[in-house]
Amino acid sequence: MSSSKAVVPSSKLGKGNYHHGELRQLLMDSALVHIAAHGTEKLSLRALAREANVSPTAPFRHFANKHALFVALATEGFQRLEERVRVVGQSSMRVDERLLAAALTYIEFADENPVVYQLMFGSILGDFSEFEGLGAAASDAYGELDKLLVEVIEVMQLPYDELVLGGLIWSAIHGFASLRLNVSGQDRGQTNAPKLRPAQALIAMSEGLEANLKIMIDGLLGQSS
Amino acid sequence: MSSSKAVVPSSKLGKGNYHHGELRQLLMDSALVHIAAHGTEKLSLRALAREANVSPTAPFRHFANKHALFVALATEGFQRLEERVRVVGQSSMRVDERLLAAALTYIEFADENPVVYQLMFGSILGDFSEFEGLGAAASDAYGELDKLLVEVIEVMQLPYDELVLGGLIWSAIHGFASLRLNVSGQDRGQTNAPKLRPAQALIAMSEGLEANLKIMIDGLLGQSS
DNA sequence: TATTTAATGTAATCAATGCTAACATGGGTG
DNA sequence: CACCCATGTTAGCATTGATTACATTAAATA
Repeated sequence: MSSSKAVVPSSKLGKGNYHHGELRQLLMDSALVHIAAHGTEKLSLRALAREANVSPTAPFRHFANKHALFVALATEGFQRLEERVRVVGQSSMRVDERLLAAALTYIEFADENPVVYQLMFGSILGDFSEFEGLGAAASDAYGELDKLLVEVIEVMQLPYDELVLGGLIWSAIHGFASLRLNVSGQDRGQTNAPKLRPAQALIAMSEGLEANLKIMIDGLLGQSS
Repeated sequence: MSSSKAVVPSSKLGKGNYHHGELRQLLMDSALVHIAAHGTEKLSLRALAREANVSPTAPFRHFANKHALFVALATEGFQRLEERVRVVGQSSMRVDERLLAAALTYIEFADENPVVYQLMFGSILGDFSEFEGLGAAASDAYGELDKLLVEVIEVMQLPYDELVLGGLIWSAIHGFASLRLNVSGQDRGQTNAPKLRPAQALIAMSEGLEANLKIMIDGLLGQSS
């Protein structure tokens, strides 16, 4: 600990370095950029290695295979989402307000991390149970949302089965987040193609997002306030 | 037209045939099976060719590249979905009943064609505008749903912006379909992992699907009937 | 019927990729 | 100081996506 550079390794990132020191995180960040630009299909570990000035097989020291990189990205995503929802859920607002805030957080997370969100909820990863950390992280994230749903439904004494209603609200929130990503993903590089009305709607809803989410959730909760 | 085999070419599918005759469709069907089993990432055109007893490069006569195969599958999916929703939309029921029926059709389509649905709404395809038929097919399918939404909202004279409400209902339907696929996809090969409550809920909702959809849509429409 | 033509499949070939195995390095720990 | 382990390197293999030039058949046309 003499000269205290601590986390960063002794040498800078110029060429000729043997040890990189932060390769894992750097690969993950780089991967997100590549996926956003060209999709998961065209992502190559070798390209990432090249970009990091590292040997073609170095990434395999950090990820057993290409799939494992996706899994790592999604796992981290679930952890971050869980954390954010948990904070909201533990705040001191009324329970219905907390649910609304959680939904908003959920949508914001998707908006801010489109690639990760698609990995988390797309079909690329396959069966979560094959990857220890992933399943756990996903369960934790869902669990935080579920806690709120249960609490809301209990407090409001709604006539429907709480499992059913919870599933429906979860569906609506996820669907909203997911469709918005889809739709806004279609925008890139497009000049003036005739837009669909529902697509316009979803994009337009970026303003007054919270109010619109409230309409949705209140509707499902039977509160036509 | 002597012996009238019509569509099918003169020879059967045994080995030694030069012309296959139905290769395109056969590749698409085969691709769905492969994707369902091992995901899009591991799908190889060469493997499909092998399975069809055809040269490794034959598939390229039907699909410009691997991506184009996915696009073709999704395009066909949008067309089939559009057709089914259109039929429902043109039936002689009340408009709210038609919307409910359309939603049910939508969910059923996703359940019956999970791989195609993920292609249609996942992030694998990228920007639709790069593929002529795909964008058009998607627009048509969305359009059918949108027609119903507009009609319902108009008839019911709801207080909210019809664009907003349409977007929300569309979100809910898509989210429901999408999450169910996710959740049920996690089941395969899993023995007795502790299931999440929301996941249980979504699976459980396969029974009484229509009733549950009604709860969802009526809620969003402000009819707490 | 004979000939031409477009569609469809084949053969040969290439660069890039995922991945493995054997080896190198060097910082931290006993 | 000697050792070890995480991390990186080098070499190499099989598979894949894709391109190009050629072959064959079905069907259109004359």
